[in-house]
Amino acid sequence: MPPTKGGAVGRDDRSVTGKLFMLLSAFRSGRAELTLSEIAHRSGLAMTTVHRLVGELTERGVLERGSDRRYRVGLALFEIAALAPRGPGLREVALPYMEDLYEFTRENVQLGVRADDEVVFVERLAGRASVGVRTRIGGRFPMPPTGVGLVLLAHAPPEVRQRVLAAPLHRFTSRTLTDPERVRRVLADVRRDGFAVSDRQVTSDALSVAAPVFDGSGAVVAALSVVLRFGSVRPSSLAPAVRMAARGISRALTSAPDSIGETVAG
Amino acid sequence: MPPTKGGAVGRDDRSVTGKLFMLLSAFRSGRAELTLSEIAHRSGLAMTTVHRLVGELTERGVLERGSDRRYRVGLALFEIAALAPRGPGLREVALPYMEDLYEFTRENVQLGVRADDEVVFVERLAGRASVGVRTRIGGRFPMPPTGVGLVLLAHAPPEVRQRVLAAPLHRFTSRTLTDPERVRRVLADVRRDGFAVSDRQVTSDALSVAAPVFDGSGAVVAALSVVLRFGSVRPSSLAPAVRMAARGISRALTSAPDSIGETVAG
DNA sequence: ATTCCGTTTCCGTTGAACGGAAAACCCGGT
DNA sequence: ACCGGGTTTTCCGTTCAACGGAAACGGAAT
Repeated sequence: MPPTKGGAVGRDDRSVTGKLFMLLSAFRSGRAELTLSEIAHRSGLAMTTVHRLVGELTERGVLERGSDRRYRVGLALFEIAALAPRGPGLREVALPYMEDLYEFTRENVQLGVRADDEVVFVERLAGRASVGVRTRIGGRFPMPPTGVGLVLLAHAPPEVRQRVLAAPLHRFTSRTLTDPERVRRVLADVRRDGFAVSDRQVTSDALSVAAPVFDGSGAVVAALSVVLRFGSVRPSSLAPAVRMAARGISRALTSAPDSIGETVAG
Repeated sequence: MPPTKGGAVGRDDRSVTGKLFMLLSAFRSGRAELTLSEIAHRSGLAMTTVHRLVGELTERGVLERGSDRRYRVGLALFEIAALAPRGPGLREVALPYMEDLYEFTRENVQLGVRADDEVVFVERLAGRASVGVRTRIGGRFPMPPTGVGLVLLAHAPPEVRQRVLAAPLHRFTSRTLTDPERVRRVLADVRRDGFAVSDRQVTSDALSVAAPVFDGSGAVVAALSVVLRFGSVRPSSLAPAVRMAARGISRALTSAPDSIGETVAG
């Protein structure tokens, strides 16, 4: 079997597993509460099929039905997902260090891992005073324009870097790097310096400083970043703090029971 | 159909949905990383069936396979679960207030909701100095002995209270209340006072102070608590702070877009 | 070399899943 | 109150995905 094409939903809608996945994925884009027919429409499944599956999922608490009779993702899914080593598992050991960093900087502190060719944000601490960010926990984002993404991409397997840089790079602001060669040079710097800076590449008022998190085997399994308003401080002055916090997480991971390490490629 | 029996897994293992649910639930008890045959054994499904389903789930990222070839819960599940209004959704709006409470007390701050007849913990902030707790994010716990549980139970529908108090109450410590009538009186106090105190009922060195979180319609949708070492402070002196933080969350919920409210029964 | 345990492939059988059709329901409009 | 659009739910005959026993495969330990 060829490796799954990065992030794309398989067109295999024949198996029930596939259908369930499509069904649940309907909640990804847009609103968190959907009617039955909205689910059917977004998932591309037949009404009766959705009706049946949704009924069963609701019985099990994977979906819940509110007083408005709309469906939403239920707690049962949350309970199972809480066991994901690269999700909540990672978050668990990282949180104290993220708090330290947060209290030191009073800015958004983010933790992300790589999934396919994108970043998935696993945790974010944000005070009321922090600059607004476009990211959401559990949400995906392209790697090149973000701080965590740059770190993850810099340490990703070559074929991932290849794919990402071969695809057109989405421009978010006038400063977003869209030339693969420029990005490649930035990635080399990231590897050399041990941290990454993304300067107003996602929004024109924010920039982030990120550092790699290693597991016991020395592989980069996550990245930690601070997002701050442009102009508030010199980015590189924050690098030591971010690196130190990331190092703390790495150390904690080394002694953690469950491996967080890289997934074996498809 | 009668309301789903509290927390029990449906005996309906005929549908694929049910099998998938059982399969994933195998990760609940014990280790986070399982071999194929462990999954088969714990889920009670046939090897070949598990093999097929696990293969498909892995392709989709719902499960991941580590370098040790063991399976673990993957990020795809985390991504979808992140959309649960009563899980991460609730957490999102609650976090700033929880942080305030944490900085004020420097102790474990917990947020929980009711699922069936138990508490599910949705978030926990714990500093390195905080007293150890038996709870885990995404984990379940009986309601009566915990602070958040008492609050949730006190404001739960009568039939839930009935069921919970009819069942034998698990004794954790010598101080755990096991007499339904005593608990009933405590619950009345909780409703009257607007907060609950659980004094060394789970572990003999910790106690917790909890307060209810309301949604826009005035229903109790969650509970917030602080867990502290016994003897460090007088419990009731913390009540105002906990109540205030809970009130802050309630206010924020009222203006939140997605309803967190109670699930429609059955 | 042999055993043991976990994993994977093969394949004939069968019932769960499917989805069209139609009924029931829910609301807002008139 | 009645109608009309949308949504939800039930019904049921067809079919193909799911199933699982059996057997082959892999690799680590003895």
